[in-house]
Parts: sequence; C-alpha cells; structure tokens
Amino acid sequence: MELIITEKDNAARRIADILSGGTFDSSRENGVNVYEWGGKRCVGLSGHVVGVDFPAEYSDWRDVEPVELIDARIEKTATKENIVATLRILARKATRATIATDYDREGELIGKEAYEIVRDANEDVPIRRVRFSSITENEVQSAFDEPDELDFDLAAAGEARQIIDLVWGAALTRFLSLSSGQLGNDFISVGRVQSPTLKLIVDREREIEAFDPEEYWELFGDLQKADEDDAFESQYFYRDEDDNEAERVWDEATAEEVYDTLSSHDAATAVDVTRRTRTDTPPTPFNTTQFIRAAGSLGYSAKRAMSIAEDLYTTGYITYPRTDNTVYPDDLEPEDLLDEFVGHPTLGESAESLLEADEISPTRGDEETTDHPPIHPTGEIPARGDVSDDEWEVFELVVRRFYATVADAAVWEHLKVVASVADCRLKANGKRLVESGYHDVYPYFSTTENYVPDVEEGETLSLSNVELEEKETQPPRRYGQSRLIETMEKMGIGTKSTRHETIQKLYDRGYIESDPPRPTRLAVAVVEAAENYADRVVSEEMTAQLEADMDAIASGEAGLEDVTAESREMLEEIFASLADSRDEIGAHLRKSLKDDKRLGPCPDCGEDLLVRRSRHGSYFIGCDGYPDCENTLPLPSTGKPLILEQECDDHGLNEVKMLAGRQTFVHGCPLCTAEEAGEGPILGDCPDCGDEGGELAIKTLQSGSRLVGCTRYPDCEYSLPLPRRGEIEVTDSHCDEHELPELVIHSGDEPWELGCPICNYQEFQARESETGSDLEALDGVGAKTVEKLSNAGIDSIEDLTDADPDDVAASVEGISADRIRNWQVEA
DNA sequence: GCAAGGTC
Repeated sequence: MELIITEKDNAARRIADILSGGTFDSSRENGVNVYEWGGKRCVGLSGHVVGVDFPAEYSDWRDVEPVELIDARIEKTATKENIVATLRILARKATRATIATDYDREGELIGKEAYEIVRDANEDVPIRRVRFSSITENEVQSAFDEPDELDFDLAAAGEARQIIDLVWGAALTRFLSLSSGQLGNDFISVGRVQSPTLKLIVDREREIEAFDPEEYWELFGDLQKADEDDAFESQYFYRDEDDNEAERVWDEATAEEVYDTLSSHDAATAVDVTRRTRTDTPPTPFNTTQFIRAAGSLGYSAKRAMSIAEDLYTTGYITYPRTDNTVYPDDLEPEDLLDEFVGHPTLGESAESLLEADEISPTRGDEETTDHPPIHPTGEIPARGDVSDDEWEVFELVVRRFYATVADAAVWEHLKVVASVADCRLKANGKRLVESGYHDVYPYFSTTENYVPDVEEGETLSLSNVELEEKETQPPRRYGQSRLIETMEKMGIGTKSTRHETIQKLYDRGYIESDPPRPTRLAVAVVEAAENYADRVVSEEMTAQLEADMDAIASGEAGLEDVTAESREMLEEIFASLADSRDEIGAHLRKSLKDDKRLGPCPDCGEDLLVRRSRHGSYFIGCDGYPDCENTLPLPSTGKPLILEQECDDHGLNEVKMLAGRQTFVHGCPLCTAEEAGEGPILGDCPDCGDEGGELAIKTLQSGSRLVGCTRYPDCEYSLPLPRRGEIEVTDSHCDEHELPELVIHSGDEPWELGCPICNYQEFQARESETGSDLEALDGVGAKTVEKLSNAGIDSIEDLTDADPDDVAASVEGISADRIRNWQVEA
C-alpha cells in the first residue's frame, strides 16, 4: 500500500480525486479522513502535528529561573494525537510513503515531522517527497511522475526558527511576568513577531503625543464661466523655495494679504489649462494582505475577514485564503472561470461583459510563490440563502476582485485650470472618468469625479466666495488593522497566516484596545523595557537575521546547531544585563498596569479607584485601599470596560465605555451612574443569596438599560434581563414557583405580559439554545462541549447519532466514548 | 500560563 500524506484534509481529498480519477472511497479513522483507491491511501495532516516545548520539569514558572530555559533541552511532542496515531497505523502497513505537504519551508518541516512518525513506525518503508505549486491535474500528475527526496536542510531551517522563537519568547516572557508578579492568565509576553508589531503601535503613539501642531492658512474661491450656471472650487497656491506648488500659507499676515487681494477682485483670468489622461490599471490578484485590506474597507476586522474567508474556503467557494502569491497559475483559465458565473442573477452580468473582450489577460502582482494561488473564486457559487449576509459580501468581493484582474484599465481625464488674480494664482483640478473599465465590475474603489468645465486660456472667469481657512497640521494617524498588517508584511515579520492573529494576540494580552488600536500603558512599559535591555526582540532586525540564517541552513552553508547556539549566546548576554534590573523593571510594569486601571480618587478615602474583575469574571470598580476601604461601584454586565480620557466634572473620575461589539455603549462616570441608578421596587428574595439578606430589585442604569438585580451587588451578581423599552408594571399576582410578582410591560398599544422575570429568562434561554445548537438539550452538554464537538465536525444531534463514538472520543479531548453512547441513547 | 507557525 502506498501512503500519501498532505498538509491538510482538503488537499488530501483533492489529490485523491486527481490521482484516482474520481473513484476514491473515503473512511474515517480516529476522526481523520482517509481516502483510498487502488492500493493507495491518502491522509491529510492539520499543519504541524508535533510541537516543540521544554521538558515537564521546566513547566512551573516559579521553580525555574527564566535564564535556565536558554540551555534547556527541547522536546518534540505530538500535538494532534489522533492524527499521529492514524499515521502510525497506516505507516505500518505501507510499502511506500509519499510526502505531499505544501511547497514551502514550513511545508518541508511538516513533511519532516510526518517522515519521522512514519520512519518510527516502519523502519524499512521508502519515503519520498513530491512538490507541486497548485493542486491541479497537470501539476499533481507530473509531481508524482518525478518524485524527489525530502529536503532536510530546508526543514532544519524551519526547526531553527521554532527553537529560537521558543527560547527567546519563553525566557523573556517568564522574566517579565515573574518580575512584575503577573502570573496566571495575565502574564506579560514578548516575542519576535508580536513585540516589533507592538513597538510599531507604541512608536506611532509617541509621535502623536510629541506632536506639536502648527497653524497654517488655506484660501479658496469659486470660479465660474460666463456662460455656465455652476461655479467650481479653486484653491490659492504659490511656488515655494524649491519651486514646488504649495497651498499652505504659514504666516497669518501673508494669508490676510492674499485674502485682501482675492476678495477685492471679482474676476480671474485663466492663464494655464492642461489636460492629461491617466490610465488607471486594474488591481492585482488578492493575496491575504490585500484581501484583508479590501475587506477592511468594507468594515470587517482582520480577524473577521479571515474567519469568513476560511469558511468560504472549507465550503469550497473560494481558494485557500492564506497566500502571498499575487500571480495566477498558468493553468487558471479565466474564460472558463468567468463562464461559471454566466446567468447568475447578480454576478452574471459582469462576467458576461468581461467575456465579450477579444483577449483576456489577468494582471500580475510582484510576488509569485509556489504554495498556493492568489485568492480567487473556485467557480462554485453558494445559493444566496446558504450563506450569511457577511459571507455573501466577502464572497462577492473575491469574485469581483477576480473580475477586476481580468478587466480593462479605466481612463481618467484630468483637467487643471490655473487662473491669475493680480499677482496671485488659483488652481482647480478636475477629474472625469472617461472609460470606467474595471470599475464597472469592481465597485469598491471611489470613482468620484470633480467637475471643472472646459476653459480657454485667456478666458475671463468670475470670482466669488473667497474664503480664508485657518487650519493646523495634524499628528500622524494611528495604524488601522489593515495598515498594520501591510506594514508587518513590508517589514518581513509574521506570515500570511499569522499576522492577523498577532494583532488579535495584542488585544488579548491587554496591550492594545479600541479600533484603530491604541497602546495601553502596560504596552508602553513592555516596549520600553525591551528597548532598554533586549532591543533585538522589538526590532524587525531579529527576523531579518533569522531569515538570513535560515537561508544559510537551507543552502547547507550553516548548520542548525551553529545558528541556534549563536542565538542562545546573544540571549545569555541579554539576561546578564537584565539580572540587576529585575526589581526596577517589575516595579515599572506594575505601575503601568495600575495606571491602565485607574479611574481617579475614591470619594471615601482618596486612594485610587481601579477597574477590577470579580472571581466570576465580571467587572466592577474597587478601591486600591481595600481592605481598609471597601468602596465599590458597579459596572454593566455586558462588555469589557475601556477607560476614556474624558473626565467627569463632578467626581474627577474617567468615564467608562463598555466594549461589546455592536452593543458597545458609553457607560459614563461610574459614580454619577451609581448615584442616578434608580433602585426600583423590591420584588422578592434573591434566589442566590436570600438567606444573607439579598433582595431582587428593578434597577435602571445610566445607559438606560434595566435589569432585575440583587441589592447586594457586587457581592452577589445575580441578574435577570429586562426589555429596554416600555413602562414596567409590577402586578399583584405572583409566580408559584419563584414567588416573584408578574410583570407587565406597557409600550405601544398592546401591553406585554412578561410574567415572572425568572420564568421569562428561562424561556428566553431555552429559545436561545434552540437557535444555537440543539446539542445543549443533552444531559451535561454546555457551550464548551458544543465547541469541542463542533471541532470534531459534530454540530447537531443528528451528526452525533450518525457518528462512531470511538472516532469522536479519539478526536475530542476529555469526552469518553461511553459518554457519547449515553447521549446517543438519550437522543 | 511562555513563541510562532501550521491548520479548523
């Protein structure tokens, strides 16, 4: 039996399809798809199936000095045990193994991991490597006709990266976390990619803070032809010392002078009229970065855009979304792909118009790689109802980008009119889209025209509405997520698959907040500490050097040992310089952490009020003087608090915004809110803490939202939702089960009998779980289990009853086959 | 509880 191993399941199925001519059978072993035909079996990995880590004796952070990690042994352990197990079983029966992972450095390393698993299970089986740059009939067939050997040097280059990243990242992360006492979930991380990215954001913030705005003036006036009804706007300009056109006037006296001159005239003479046409070439094919950027301009965060693209890929509508390639492979036939869209109600017309062209030649970007094609539609079109609105919008973007790359260029006509008024000059720039070209099929770029009429040189134009505008220079803008990803790509840090995740990581670690991201004080402190002691880890140089070293390893000029030893030495030096400063660094980090949580003085004792998190995970405001001062203020239960710069005039506290996606709202000053929060009628005893005196009351928050909450909040966090609108009537009739009064909501014509708020909430939850996953109806299945099962491809009770309990148990951690059988019986 | 890189 020949065993063929690919990097992912999707590739395994497509290769099986090509090599078997569509006649393969598929089965599942340990939750892994195995494709089988004529003496061959093909199985897909899930990227890396083994990972590097330190031995277990290094795992307690407090027992190990971070510096010890530098020379600690590094082990490889299976991270996808079910896949490794399946591979071993198949390898024992194999008479030949063929590694068909992606054609790039990481693919070679993943191939080597598979090689070692196969070799360990079967010491005799010959193992070969095939390489193809796209999964198409021709490429795959010829790759299998001319098999090659695994490139161990190239794989070693990848291993060097793994080791260096682990050693530097883990040792420095532990050092900072231990020095500041931030253990557990709130550790302080650094790494070769995340830290230079963070420095980018911090540096920009420093520029913004250091920015000193400068005043300047600009002048405008409306020009109009004698025979036209509409005027057009023009702007004053002059020639600066370098003879360049300049619009900004830097001193007020000159600006006033020009204003006087212009406003004392009512006519101008056209002295120069220039026309030129500009070709507006269509965009190049989508790589990951450009896709994220385009989706970003539609309002999608980088993470959301990639998540949708991954869904569209796994359902077969678009090609692999993680790619650097901006050149379509030779075997992509644009006409054939366009044909697939002909007749489609919304996408068809553009495809049909493109097919009318005599010749179709796609645009090409600068980057041509061997692993995956640029992102393009596969030709499968989802039914409008089969995908969400967001998925459809992103799908359409990918389709239209493909259209644009095979469409004609657009042509703009630029018309510039320069008019003179005494010794002053005014200019008007008009632009008109003469040939719309690709814009017809790709409506995402602006095609706004600016009207300036045909003017003859020497023509007299009337001048009116002269205006002098006082402005000031603006600080540089913060990086948006897509600009960050583009900049990371330019700096050569991260990869197409990880850049968006790195940004997410910075959010998760409390280094950045809001969008566009702003650094927290903690982030500034981490970057400062790194700049002072471990400059390499916040510099793009570390990656540049690593890339050079990896090239040297791949070409055989250097060995993995030399490169990693040299890197370890550099880290040793850093730790030598860090040793004396541990307490100082820790104190600075702790202070910054507190600054990020500080709202202002406690009205009871004058210490700082801080945003805190309860054991249950919800947020509240507590005093730094605790336990001497027990002052607390509540925060809304939805969202994550963001401290705004805006301060409350009455209390000197910063206002708080609650970040909760689309439900984000400004909560305001928590002390004002607490004072204003009406605590309405008491309904009855709190079910959680009634024996301690807790009672349920109707509460109104400053945001306008209302809830039934416990009077012992925040010690007790029991709460029930209430509708936003309508007047709440507390009736005399009580619920038998919960002994609470029934509520009626008066809004609009019909009063709504909400009933007992507990019963109402329980019904609401039952409805929620119906629309969520029906699996939650099973005994002992909560959101966590639903997620685990979903990762194993089980999304409903129907999926579960169809599944083999042993297979599921093998691929889901912590769920036994017996438990699954019980659920099957229950279902 | 560390990184970054695959993949879902």
